[in-house]
Amino acid sequence: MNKAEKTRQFIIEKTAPIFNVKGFAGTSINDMIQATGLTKGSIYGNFRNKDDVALAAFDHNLKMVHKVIRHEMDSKDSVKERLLVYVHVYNNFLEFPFPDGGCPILNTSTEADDTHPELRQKAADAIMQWKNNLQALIKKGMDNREFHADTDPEQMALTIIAMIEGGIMMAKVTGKLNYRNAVMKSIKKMIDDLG
Amino acid sequence: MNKAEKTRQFIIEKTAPIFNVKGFAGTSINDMIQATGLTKGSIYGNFRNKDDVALAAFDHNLKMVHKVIRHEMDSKDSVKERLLVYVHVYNNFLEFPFPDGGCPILNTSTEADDTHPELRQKAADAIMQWKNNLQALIKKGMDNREFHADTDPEQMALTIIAMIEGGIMMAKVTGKLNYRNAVMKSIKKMIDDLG
DNA sequence: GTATAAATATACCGATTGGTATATTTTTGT
DNA sequence: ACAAAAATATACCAATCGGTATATTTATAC
Repeated sequence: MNKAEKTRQFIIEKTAPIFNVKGFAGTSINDMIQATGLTKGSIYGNFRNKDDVALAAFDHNLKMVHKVIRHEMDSKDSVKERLLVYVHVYNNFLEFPFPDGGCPILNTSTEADDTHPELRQKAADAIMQWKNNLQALIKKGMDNREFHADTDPEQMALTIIAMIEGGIMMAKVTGKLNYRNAVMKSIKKMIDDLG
Repeated sequence: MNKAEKTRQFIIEKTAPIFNVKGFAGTSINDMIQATGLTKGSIYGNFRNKDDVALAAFDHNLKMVHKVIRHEMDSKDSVKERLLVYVHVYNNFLEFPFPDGGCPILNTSTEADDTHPELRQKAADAIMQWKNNLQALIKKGMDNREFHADTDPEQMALTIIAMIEGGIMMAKVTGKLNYRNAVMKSIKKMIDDLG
């Protein structure tokens, strides 16, 4: 890894929280200069433009989320226990190394529009990948007789994701953590009822 | 209603969709000038600043949503049918006069941060009010024996809202309407299981 | 140690930003 | 119809915006 690659990674790590808190439109190059202590020349020497930084920042934030979930799931044997990782992690959100500003998928999904098609596509891909992973996991639970055979894995996966994202949103804006916990409780019930 | 009040209302109606699509930071005064065909002098003659317009625009967008839901609920007798209005409305989102850009609560909740405390508070209040209304409705269904007595009305209300908002978010960014429909199906099942 | 390439800093650019001051037009009340 | 107030348009402001050009420093290869 040469010097520029190190600087590029440094810029990504320092700006990713800003982008996640303030959004793309609300994050200026000057914000990035302040966050990194570098100059415009350095930033533009490593990235084509602001969009380029934002895309890399999103990837970084998403990787942080994935790392948390994967770490918690890796020690679990049953599919049910793996699904319940979401309940545990989001009930104790502050204890895990999540990105500042909350869920990057949620933040980017609602901000990105036709002016930033690549950023929007990244958020969409993230959701679809998440749905596919959850769906496969639930199907595995059904295949190995852990879950009832009358579950629609895709519907369940989509519903879990919607509940998680909706719960995060409500808790974030109202400051009432119990709102998210109430939704997590419903997710737990849904998972328990799978089998 | 005098001339300024009419102009003020006109500005709100024309800018509300822009704010809901582009967000606060992404909406410039120039956007508002173009949307209204008026000039800065006219806008600043009616509003203190950009925040003031955004607050009024949010109120307008929220009123649009409330109008749709209230209109559909008013013809319903049972609590269950009233709850199922959400399923019906959000399954046929495009047939109802919702604001451009989707759900104002969702959009504002994820964008508003410490730099716009009033806007954030409006979104938070909207969620809490929605939760309280749903909770009261569910409790009413329990009181009149329509629903089981073992339901937690607050948890159910929060869960329904989370699912709706999460479903809207996913459908919006991925363009896959069936994602939202799948979540609505889960809401329907949840409501059906209430009694 | 040195020359060159790579990396980063600084200066500059035109455009846009939100807001204010002043000018002009429209409305209102008599 | 007219004067005054209200409403809106136009001109102006300093600051910021994202990006580019040029200068300087640092890293790399020999």
